[in-house]
Order: sequence, then C-alpha cells, then structure tokens
Amino acid sequence: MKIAEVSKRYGIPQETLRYYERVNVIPKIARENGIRNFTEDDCIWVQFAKCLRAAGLSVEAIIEYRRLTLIGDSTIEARCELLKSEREKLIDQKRSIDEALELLNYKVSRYEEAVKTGVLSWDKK
Amino acid sequence: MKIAEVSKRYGIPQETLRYYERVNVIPKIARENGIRNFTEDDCIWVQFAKCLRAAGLSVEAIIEYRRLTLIGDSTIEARCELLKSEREKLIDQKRSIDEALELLNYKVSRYEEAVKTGVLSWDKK
DNA sequence: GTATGATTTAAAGTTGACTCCAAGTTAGGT
DNA sequence: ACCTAACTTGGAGTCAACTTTAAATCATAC
Repeated sequence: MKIAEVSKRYGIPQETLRYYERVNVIPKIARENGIRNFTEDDCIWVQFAKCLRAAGLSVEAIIEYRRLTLIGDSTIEARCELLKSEREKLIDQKRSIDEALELLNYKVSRYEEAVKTGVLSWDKK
Repeated sequence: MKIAEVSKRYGIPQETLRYYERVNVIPKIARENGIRNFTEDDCIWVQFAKCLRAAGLSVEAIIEYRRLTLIGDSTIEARCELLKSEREKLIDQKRSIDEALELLNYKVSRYEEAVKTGVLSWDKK
C-alpha cells in the first residue's frame, strides 16, 4: 500500500506519516524502488499511533513503547507500566474535561436563557 | 492579592499569569505602586482560564471569549455559540480518550496476564 | 518517450503555549 | 538605611509536533 492510500485511509497527512516513520512512532517501512510499501502490520501501528495521539499521548510515549516492543519479551512489564501510567493520565484528562463541560454547560444554559428572555442571570461562579 | 499568592492558590506559575494578562486571557490587573493587585473578580478569570485550559481549550478561544464579554450584551449570542462549539470539541475529545482507554485496557490486561502466566496472547487489534 | 503526477530526502520553517533572562523597581524586616 | 526577597518589563528562548520547501526520482497514461 502506498503512502497516499494510507494517508487517506487514516486521515493522516503523508508528511506526518513520513515524520512518524522518521522518529519511530511507526516502523521503518520497506521500500520498493525507493517507494514505501505499507504492510497491514505497518497499518496497525499507524492506527495505534492515531488512536493514542488523538487522545493526547505524546509522540515520545509512543516511541518509547515501540522501542520496548522491539527489544522483546523482557520488556513486557515495563510496557505494562508505561501503558498504565499513560492510562492514568488519560483518566485525569477526562476528569478535567468533565469539569470544563460542567462549567460550559452552566454558562451556555444561562446564555440561552438570556437569548430567549432577555435576562442574563449570573452566579459568576 | 499579589501575584505570588494567586500563583500558589491556583498552581499556575507567575510567568504564566503575566503571560495570560499580556495576551488577554485574564483582565489587565490594576497596579499599586507598579505591583499587580489581583481582585477576586480577577481570580475568577484565572480560575476560568485554568479550568478551560486544563481541558484543552486553546488560549486563543479564551481570549476571543473574553473579547466578546468586554464588548457587552450585544455579543451574548456569539459567546453562546463560541462556548457551544468548544463544548462540542470537548465531547469529541472525550470520545477519543475513551477509545484510547479501551485500547489501553485491552493491552494492559494482556500484559498483566503475560506477567502472571508467562503467556502473551495477542489479538494484535 | 514524454508530460504529468506521485513519491523521495534533508533541512528549514511554523505554531501554540509557555518559560527564561536581564536589568531594573519595590517591599519588608532589622 | 540597608539587605534581601519579591516584583516589574521587554524580549528572547524553548519545546512538541508537525508542516513546508526544494530538488530529485519514479510511475503511468497517452
């Protein structure tokens, strides 16, 4: 699979895919006549990276995880700890979002009331 | 209230508070002999910014919201739309996090099994 | 076989959000 | 009055994560 297809399939710019390969977020892609040919296994890494990046994991964390997988079974515990640590961060982040959502919901409800009734009642909280 | 106290109260570096003031994330703080004296109203903005930034809103979005509030009641609808749009983004972001959490939970459970049993069973998904 | 479009590389540039620095006030304790 | 700590400003620097550029090579339709 050429880079254009992978790019389209996952909605990731080609430039970003090349960058991901360069910094080891994804594997080194085998070339055919100098042109990248993504395997399905490569695509699994692309998808993995996309999922985790979208959630907010750092590129560095993914690189480290990949580094550990390449070493082999001796790093299973380290990988497990890494993923658990990232999972905790995501849970914290979700809590922050929930707090912001509560604030936004309150504000929006007041604004919508104001738009309808002309009265803007405000607890300022 | 001086900047050190505000910094401590909200866990935001003084440098960041000054930066927030400079770019209008928070109000221009009144000076006493050249030294900032934060009012409680100023602090409400600090808290507001902290909450929204922690959730991932851009500094720019908060600046724009503040700009609208300074104009007055004529911008109530615009502010409402802005906050609703940011709310949608947060909901999307939460969904991304949930997807990543599902993936991480799966991987962690497999790794924990492997640590205990010595067998790493892998669906590769 | 030639024009057009896709792909390659290395390197430089951009963006957002801080973060640090230097040089100069101001405040508070003794 | 003096020392030290806290505060000020403007500007430069940093960092992560891309994104763009340029010049070259490869693929493909005609």
